[in-house]
Amino acid sequence: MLSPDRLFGQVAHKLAVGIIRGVSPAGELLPNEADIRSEISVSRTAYREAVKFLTGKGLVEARPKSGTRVAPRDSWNLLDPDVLAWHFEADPNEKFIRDLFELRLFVEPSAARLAAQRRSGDDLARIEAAYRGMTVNPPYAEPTVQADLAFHEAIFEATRNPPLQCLAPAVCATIQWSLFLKAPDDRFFFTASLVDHERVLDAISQRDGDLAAARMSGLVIDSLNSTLRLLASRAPANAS
Amino acid sequence: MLSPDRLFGQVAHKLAVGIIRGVSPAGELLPNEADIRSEISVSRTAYREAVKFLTGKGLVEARPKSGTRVAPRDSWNLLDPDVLAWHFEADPNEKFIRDLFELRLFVEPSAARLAAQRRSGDDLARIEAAYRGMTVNPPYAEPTVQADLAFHEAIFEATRNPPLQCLAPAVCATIQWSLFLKAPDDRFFFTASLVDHERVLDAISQRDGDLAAARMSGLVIDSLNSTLRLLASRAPANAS
DNA sequence: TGCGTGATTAAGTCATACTATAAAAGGGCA
DNA sequence: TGCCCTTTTATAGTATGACTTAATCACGCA
Repeated sequence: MLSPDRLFGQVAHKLAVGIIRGVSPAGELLPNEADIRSEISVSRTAYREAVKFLTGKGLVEARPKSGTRVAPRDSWNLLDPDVLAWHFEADPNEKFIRDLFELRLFVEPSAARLAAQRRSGDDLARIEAAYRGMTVNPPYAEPTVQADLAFHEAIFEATRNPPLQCLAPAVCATIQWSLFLKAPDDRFFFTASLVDHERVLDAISQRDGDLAAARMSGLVIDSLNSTLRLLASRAPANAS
Repeated sequence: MLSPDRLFGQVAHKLAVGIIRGVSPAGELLPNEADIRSEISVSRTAYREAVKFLTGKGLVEARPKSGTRVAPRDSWNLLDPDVLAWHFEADPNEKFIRDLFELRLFVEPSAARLAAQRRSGDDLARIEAAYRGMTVNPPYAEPTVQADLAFHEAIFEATRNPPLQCLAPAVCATIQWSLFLKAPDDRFFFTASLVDHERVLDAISQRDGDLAAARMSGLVIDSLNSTLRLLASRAPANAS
């Protein structure tokens, strides 16, 4: 992820959150260089490096004379870990969460299938260790969340498919978000989720690809439902 | 994509290709700033902006004193359009193509299903126009390739799921690569592919999600098989 | 032998000057 | 009057040199 201590990183962060929030007008222009710099009083170098960093993620595009523009949203790298983190911070809207869950639902079962077919002993050990990490720590505590993320990430690693593994950050971000929303006293869901995880682990351990995929589907759907329930209880109405 | 004319872009391109080729040692260090700059005689500014650009894509990570390192491969943004393009140029190995096709096989049928369910009239018109573009131009000609890419991209757009749409570049890159490999006289496959596309279009037009998914699966599998055949005929042996 | 401290070195930051480019304004020609 | 070409001008791009910050390593002290 991004080193948060470097100055250019702070500038990039600030700009990015603004862009994602839609402060800088949605599809087009961006306040000019000098103005922004004077606002946050930072050298030109730092500002420009921040812009280049964001350019690399597709958030902005700069052209001489015409200025630095906010790129159209569909050229943003929404699967980039930093971009996802910035979204968390800026714009936690329900549609985005649903979209991410939809993606999970397409990808993660297939990933689990591959993991079941291709896993090494080490892979299995890592997945199992993560699962145990979820059981020995209190529900929704930080180590538990980390173990949950590690569980899913380890499955992606076991697929031995690097491009596919690039989706792991998106999945993890989704999980992190949904866990963050949950009330810490939602014990019922936690237990159910634990069972879901154990069943996936079991299928992968048996090298049963189809079973792993099916169980992972179940896990994702359960997680989606409970997250939607929480969202509904927070901000009622306008359910599509 | 990346403006290729700017100096920092050229530097970034050069560095990236080297990194992907594995010239700069795989997991760790990278020649220091001054050395590289003297080699290609470019100002510090341009070099540093190039590095920041690559940092945004996860290819490198720089820390004071310890130097700028090539990031471990699993933090690379392999789904980024630029990174994919650089891979084409640097390292067209079979494993990577297979991995990308695998990803397509997981994602594109689901995308086709959503597209069938959610498409607007405009969406359908765009997909249909792209299909016609494939029929009226000569096989494997540039306009035909562009139409093919537009076909798949339009389907992703019709899903109305931005994170999912981020996978479109990866799919397009895969297609572009496989079409590039094909001998221009491979008429048989082209006709078959055209039929596959037409069937997908038809299913989406009917709003039949399951059918669209199934037919898209068929399309991807056909494309994969023909691509693997070509790869085998080019560089025999070591098939896993 | 072990640990803290300072020297070393590479990246990070700043300030300033100059260049290149593209968009818009202005002037000349048909 | 209308169009094209040139000039202006604003903005990002590039260059350079000085200075700051922060890891790493080695030295020296306990």
